[in-house]
Amino acid sequence: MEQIEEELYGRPVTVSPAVVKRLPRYYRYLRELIAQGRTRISSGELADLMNVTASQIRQDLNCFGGFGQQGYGYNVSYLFAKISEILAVGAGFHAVIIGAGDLGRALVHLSMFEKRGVDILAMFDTGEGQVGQQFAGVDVLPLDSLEDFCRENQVDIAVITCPKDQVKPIAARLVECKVKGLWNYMGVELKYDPGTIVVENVHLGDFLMILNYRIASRDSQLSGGKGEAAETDA
Amino acid sequence: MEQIEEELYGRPVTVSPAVVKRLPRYYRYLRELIAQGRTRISSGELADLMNVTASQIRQDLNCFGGFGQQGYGYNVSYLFAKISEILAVGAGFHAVIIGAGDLGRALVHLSMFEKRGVDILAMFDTGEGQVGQQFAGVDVLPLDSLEDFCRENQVDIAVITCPKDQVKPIAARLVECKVKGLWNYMGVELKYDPGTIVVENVHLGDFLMILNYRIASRDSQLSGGKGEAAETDA
DNA sequence: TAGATTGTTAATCGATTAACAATC
DNA sequence: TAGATTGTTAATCGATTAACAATC
Repeated sequence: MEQIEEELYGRPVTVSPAVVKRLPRYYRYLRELIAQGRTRISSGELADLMNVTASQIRQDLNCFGGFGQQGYGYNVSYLFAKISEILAVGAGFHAVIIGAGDLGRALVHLSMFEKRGVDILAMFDTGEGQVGQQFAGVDVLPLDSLEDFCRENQVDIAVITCPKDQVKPIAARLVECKVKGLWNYMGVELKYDPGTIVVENVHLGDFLMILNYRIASRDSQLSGGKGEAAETDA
Repeated sequence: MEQIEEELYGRPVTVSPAVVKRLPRYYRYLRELIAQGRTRISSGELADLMNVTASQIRQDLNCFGGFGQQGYGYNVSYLFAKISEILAVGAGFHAVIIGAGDLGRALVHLSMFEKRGVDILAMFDTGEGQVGQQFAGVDVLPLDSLEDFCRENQVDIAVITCPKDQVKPIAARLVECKVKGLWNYMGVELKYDPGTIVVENVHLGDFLMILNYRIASRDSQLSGGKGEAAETDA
């Protein structure tokens, strides 16, 4: 049943980036199905729901082993548990947010982190106005204390929302602190060897540009649309 | 020189999604090059800078026509102007933000919109506390007045940051208002026929999951990394 | 058992890279 | 002119889809 080419500590070594990018979407749809009380689903029905092919779903899932049963389909909770495990939802990662400005505060208030099993330990800022305050129950500490804090706490992820010109030096400090992953929002492209630290650069402005582009091309086509799917599941 | 298969009002009809997704990145790098005072660049040098192949750059740009010159390379400002035009930076689109909560406020404060030529006309909210306030110089109006406002103003883009359960009804209202594009942050997957309205769903939580996944696989591999590029340029 | 649906291999499609003739 | 570098075609690679035997 499990015909993975190579495996290391239960994880397949080679999963294509295209598949990895789709995993969170499976996670969301399965969570929703559970909320609706569904216990069983076939690749065909899930495919209809998600606007993809049944083939793709079966291929994707089989990168990680056989989660289904011939003639039956997939058990929704079991599959959800497996996907959650693959996405390390139960790993109990700890995060800090660098920057207690508008963006940092917005992120700390979103339920995103706790829903995905990531615990925000603290926010860091330099500003007089911010340090000492609390947002969504999280303390804002002085940036100076970052190294001490990382020595005393296991920090896995740092979310970077500080001003652009501080991104690179702070990233360097976080690497020193042996943080495992950076989630960078600040338009600068950080690059490190993935062996050292994993970096996820999110450029919100890029999405706006793509939306602009698509509106402009729709306007100019008006209306012989090619009927492309709306979802940009990046 | 311009050997585009099909063209409509100066815009190629078929540009692959893979290419479109890369355009904002070209935009960013070219802007940076201009800031540095560069006037000229070859596909080879730009490729080194951006960690892609020169072939890819030339292929991508040629989807829109020949912007370079043999033996010389590309004129940085000319290329930037062309990319900006393709991405409709000068189109003068007008946007509104639905929801004046943490996320809406964070977005209105980011320089993202004005940098890309998009003008935020107003924010909308239902809350007593928000309506009447101003953020980054933008007024918060009552959600009830949305239809009136859209009748009196050209609204091209609506950024959706309101609570999840209100996303679908509000989206339906925006479609009625003939808004051209929705930029939805709220974890619900909106889907409309692209002829009706263009939708860009951004699921911030998905990025966190992917980061989780990559940290977890790095941890389990420790350390025979496959040397994959860090950038996730969605 | 018969029907359903997976896991998996093979075929197709699209996107990336390499190569090179055109040309500045 | 010679050197450089594009535009563009052809080759390769990867990802998606189709098909079907295995099996619940």
